Amino acid sequence: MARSSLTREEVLAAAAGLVRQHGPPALTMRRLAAELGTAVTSIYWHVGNRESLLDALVERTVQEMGTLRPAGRTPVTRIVSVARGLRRELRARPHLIAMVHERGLTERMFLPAQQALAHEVHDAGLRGSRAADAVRAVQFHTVGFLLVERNRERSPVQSPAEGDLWSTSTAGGDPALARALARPADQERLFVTSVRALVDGLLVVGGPPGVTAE
Amino acid sequence: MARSSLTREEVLAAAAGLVRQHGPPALTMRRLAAELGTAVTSIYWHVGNRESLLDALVERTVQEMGTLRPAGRTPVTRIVSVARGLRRELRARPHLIAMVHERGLTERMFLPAQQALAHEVHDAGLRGSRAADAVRAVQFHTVGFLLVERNRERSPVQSPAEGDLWSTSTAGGDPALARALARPADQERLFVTSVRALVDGLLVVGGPPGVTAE
DNA sequence: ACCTGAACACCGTTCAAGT
DNA sequence: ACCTGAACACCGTTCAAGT
Repeated sequence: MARSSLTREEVLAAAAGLVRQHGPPALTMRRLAAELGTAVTSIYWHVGNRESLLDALVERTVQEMGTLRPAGRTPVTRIVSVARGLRRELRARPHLIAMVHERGLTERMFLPAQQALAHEVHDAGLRGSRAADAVRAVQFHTVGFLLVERNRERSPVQSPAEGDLWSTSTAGGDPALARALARPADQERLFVTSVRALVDGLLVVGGPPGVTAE
Repeated sequence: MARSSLTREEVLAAAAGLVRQHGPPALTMRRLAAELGTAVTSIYWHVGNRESLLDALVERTVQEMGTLRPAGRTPVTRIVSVARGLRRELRARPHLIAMVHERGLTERMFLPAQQALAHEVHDAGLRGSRAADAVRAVQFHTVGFLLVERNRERSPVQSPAEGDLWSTSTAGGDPALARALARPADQERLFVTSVRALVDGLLVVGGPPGVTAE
């Protein structure tokens, strides 16, 4: 079946569709060609190869992500809101984060949020390298949390499972702690709690004990 | 070349060697067979298939990792020392973390550290679900940090690079912050700083503002 | 400028056949 | 119980040839 004219846009759209519906592993050049009704080699003319096709796909999705607007009155709440916003955006694109991670583009993905964070951290009174540390700490925590979270969702059953381990109460004689660790975590609440604690720690006047401010 | 007797141990050892020397992508069934001087199909008899071969490999490497001993006087330093210890162990096995992540076994990998953390958090005075939150927050932060860090090391050049972006001083009018963000981060220092800030925030009496303790 | 089929060098896995 | 080669159904990519 001959096509009138295949465009790069069509290729990218079809590729995005495959990823959305069947996940990244479903995106093979041959399957994509079948989807488009063209020869496999036509795709190469338009997008180079699989590597750059994925690059383009990731870049496009990252640009789709809206700008992050801080909300709230205090510096802590505003910073936490940026982190939550980023988490929301990424969770809305479940395959993106793994693809971005595999392609080493987490920095790229985080840039919009980084700018917002830099502004907020400055408003909170941090300057210079301490401000940069704070920005990066929140960035690493957020992206890292998302990676672990995604991982956990993909394969929820572990061996030995957390539950098995903690039911035998090795939690320093705290049965409530053992029970809590045996239960699955409420990710959203844990995220907010941990980001808030992190930001609290970062914004302490004079810095955390033992760390010299610049 | 006929072999006297191929064992499961030999297969695992050769597989580990391939991963160590040439990275996980080099571990193909055919290459492994060539390395061992056997037919590809012999491997299947001993380890099932590629999936379970990787499982066994990960499990073995995780068990190799030593137990983590907390060091230091205060709860904060002891908790930070566990996180640092885990980071050190994992960085000594550069391919492990990616493999573990891909296989959804990050929980498994973190179990030894989790027990140590539970003990320390209890000693620091946290109880029940707040203690569980603290354990998990440190766990997520550490593993997440490592994932992002590995990712960054694998592909250090980003587009647009952090440097390019921040050289144009959009950092809320803080040139020192802009410069600091343009420079590459000192990962070890950033890790210690962020973990310490996080633990500080988690251990605050009464919990962080706005969060109700159980 | 754009599309094509054939071909190359890989994969993981199955299966019937050997000893 | 253990090993083998042949075969199947996939990959990404290149290349000469078409229009």
